[in-house]
Amino acid sequence: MPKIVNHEKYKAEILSKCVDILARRGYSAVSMREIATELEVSTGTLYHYFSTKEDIFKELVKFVLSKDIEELQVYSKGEENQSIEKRVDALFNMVKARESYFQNLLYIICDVSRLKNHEEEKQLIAEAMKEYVTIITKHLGITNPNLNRLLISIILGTVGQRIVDREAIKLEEVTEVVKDFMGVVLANTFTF
Amino acid sequence: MPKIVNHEKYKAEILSKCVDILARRGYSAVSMREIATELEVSTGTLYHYFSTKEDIFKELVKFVLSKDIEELQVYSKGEENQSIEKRVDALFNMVKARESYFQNLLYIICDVSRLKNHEEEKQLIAEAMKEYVTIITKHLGITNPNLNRLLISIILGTVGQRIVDREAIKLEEVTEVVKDFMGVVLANTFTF
Amino acid sequence: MPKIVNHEKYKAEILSKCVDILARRGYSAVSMREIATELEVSTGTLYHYFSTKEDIFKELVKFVLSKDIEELQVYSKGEENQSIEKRVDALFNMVKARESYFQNLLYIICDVSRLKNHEEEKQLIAEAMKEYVTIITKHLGITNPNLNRLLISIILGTVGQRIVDREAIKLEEVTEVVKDFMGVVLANTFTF
Amino acid sequence: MPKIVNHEKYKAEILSKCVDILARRGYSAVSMREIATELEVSTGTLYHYFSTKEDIFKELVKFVLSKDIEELQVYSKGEENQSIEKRVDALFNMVKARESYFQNLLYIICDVSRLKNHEEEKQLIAEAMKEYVTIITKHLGITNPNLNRLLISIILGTVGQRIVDREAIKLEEVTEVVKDFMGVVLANTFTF
DNA sequence: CATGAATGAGGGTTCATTCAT
DNA sequence: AATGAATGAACCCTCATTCAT
Repeated sequence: MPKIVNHEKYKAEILSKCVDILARRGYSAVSMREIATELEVSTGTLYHYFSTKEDIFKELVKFVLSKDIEELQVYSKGEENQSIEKRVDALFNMVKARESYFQNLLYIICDVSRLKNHEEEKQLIAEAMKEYVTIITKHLGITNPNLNRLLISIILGTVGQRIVDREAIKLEEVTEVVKDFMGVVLANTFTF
Repeated sequence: MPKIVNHEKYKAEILSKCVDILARRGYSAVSMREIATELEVSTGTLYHYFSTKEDIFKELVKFVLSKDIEELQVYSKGEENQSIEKRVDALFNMVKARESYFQNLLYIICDVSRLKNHEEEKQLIAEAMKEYVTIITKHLGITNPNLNRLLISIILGTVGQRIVDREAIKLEEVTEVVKDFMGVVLANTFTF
Repeated sequence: MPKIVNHEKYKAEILSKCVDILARRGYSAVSMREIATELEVSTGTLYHYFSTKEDIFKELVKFVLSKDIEELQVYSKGEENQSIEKRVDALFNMVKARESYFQNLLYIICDVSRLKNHEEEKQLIAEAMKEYVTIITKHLGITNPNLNRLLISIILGTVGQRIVDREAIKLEEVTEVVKDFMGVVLANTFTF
Repeated sequence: MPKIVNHEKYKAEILSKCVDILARRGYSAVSMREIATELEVSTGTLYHYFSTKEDIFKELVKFVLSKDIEELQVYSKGEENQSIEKRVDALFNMVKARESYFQNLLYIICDVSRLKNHEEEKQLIAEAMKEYVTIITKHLGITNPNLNRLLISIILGTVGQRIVDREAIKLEEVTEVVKDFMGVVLANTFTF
């Protein structure tokens, strides 16, 4: 009998621990030794679970995206009967609580687009983005996809700006502007 | 001192050629050899003009930001008397024409935030962002900084999404939504 | 002690399965994992029967040499009354049928001579070579050791050439030349 | 201007120094660090001249084979009018003087046949063998290719045996047997 | 007895950087 | 100023081996 380890479970555990370090240090800049040290395992163990560094990253992309969307779906429950302002509030509260996830998403987008043979991962991210649109659509009750895409732009662009300067733009202020904007949207009949 | 002039000029020329390769490949992933090869010079020559790889990147950040803002300032001239729709159009036409610049900006933000001892560069980017706000303010004639920050979010977030999927979101559609929104903004008295 | 019998039996079974892979891939190039995979056991099992990789190889050398000589002795029986031509034929038929064994022998000679602390194995091979001489002596009825050594040279050199080019030299042609030569040897009184 | 180095010449110098170490230690067993240390250069320098370890080996095979044949051709001159005994003597004196070359040849045959994608090198060795036949043919004045192939078998098989046991078989004794044999060959009309 | 998870030294290779020319 | 040869630390990855189960 081997050492009793749930291979898949432990692999998932390693993967989840990799998210932060890979986002923070960057795919190219981080070394396997560095990851191993941070995870308090040997490089050999890392390679026991993942065949290459790229493999870690590719599995990590899948993992992050699926986990994100799961959690987003959870958050969007039980808000159906609220006013649009409340729902925008809830959306941006979620963004605020999960700001690092969205920043990691940006980091991952940059890393993926610089990886060779990354078409599969680009595809995954593209699909995840579509999921985000679906979730926001359901959550806000606004069906215009362009508008929901724009909301994702606002979220990504804002967390992106906040990477370099946390004081420059506040999620609360963005929330207020968006709420006002949504009020206008609902009060008028726009082309969108 | 003609030699120094040539030195500085040639250095700037090298720098400008570095922007694409560094953005495309990433600071950590690209090697000095690769840069030298792409520039058709020797590594020795590279080191004649820049003391380290990090030095190239840091000077490049300054160079890109200053050049961007220069060009942005040029673009914003002669639009003062146009309608808000026209001015939003002009803004997004500029974004469209310079999409790769804004994508590089995102890449640079990611690279900078992963560089050790990057406070100076973060600061530079933060200042550049403020410049962008100023330019947009002047260009659109809208003084609310939150709103202008939001526009930058929209621009960055949109080009970010377009990195992974050019079909997912179109700058033209974003332009339309923003124009509608700006029309409402000017027709009403919002808190912002 | 039936368990010990099984242990030794299984060990011998493993060893016999190792011959091909070790000869084919080479001692240094093959890994314990590779051997284990090919044998459809775990590395742990391999280490249960052999203490080190070198140990496998050393035992394998003994195993191959003893098995070879056993089989050679079997073959040389019942040929005593044949003509010299028939006996040379029989010898080379055996070589032909066991060509891969002789090629493995060459491989093993190369591997052994590159192993550190290989004196014991060199010694074993040297003794096996002497056994070959004895067997050939008995088989052909020619007692000149130099001549029999020469026959071994011919066999080894021929299978060696055939490693790189199976068409370059045929065992049948070698057999004919050797038969003619042996006819002359018996018809004359040479110094050897 | 760069450091003045004749790239090709220095590369050839490195290569020639590699022959012994690679033959002695074996392709798989020797490390680039070990080669570099023995050559008193850095690993970086090794990779400046050769793109991979395999590249060194492949170039080395070409180098050894071409150099061998060059030298063999030199040796075979000026022997045309000698008796067959004298010419066999000269042949085996050459073999004796260059025994390590022939042993290396055996090592290289083993290494090449264990390398993946080694068809080109096998081909080169096969061609070199044919050259050896041609040279021996010219040198001994015996045109039967089977006989000359057999001589190569004798040479290779003898130096092969001598790898494990220098006392087991002496080149002088082999020379005598071959001389007698050649006398027989010339005195009779054999089928070969 | 048998497994395969775990280790970290060492494999081939690339890197930023230095420096003789 | 410009080159590219040279360096050796550090890269990703594999290895023989150990050991808990």
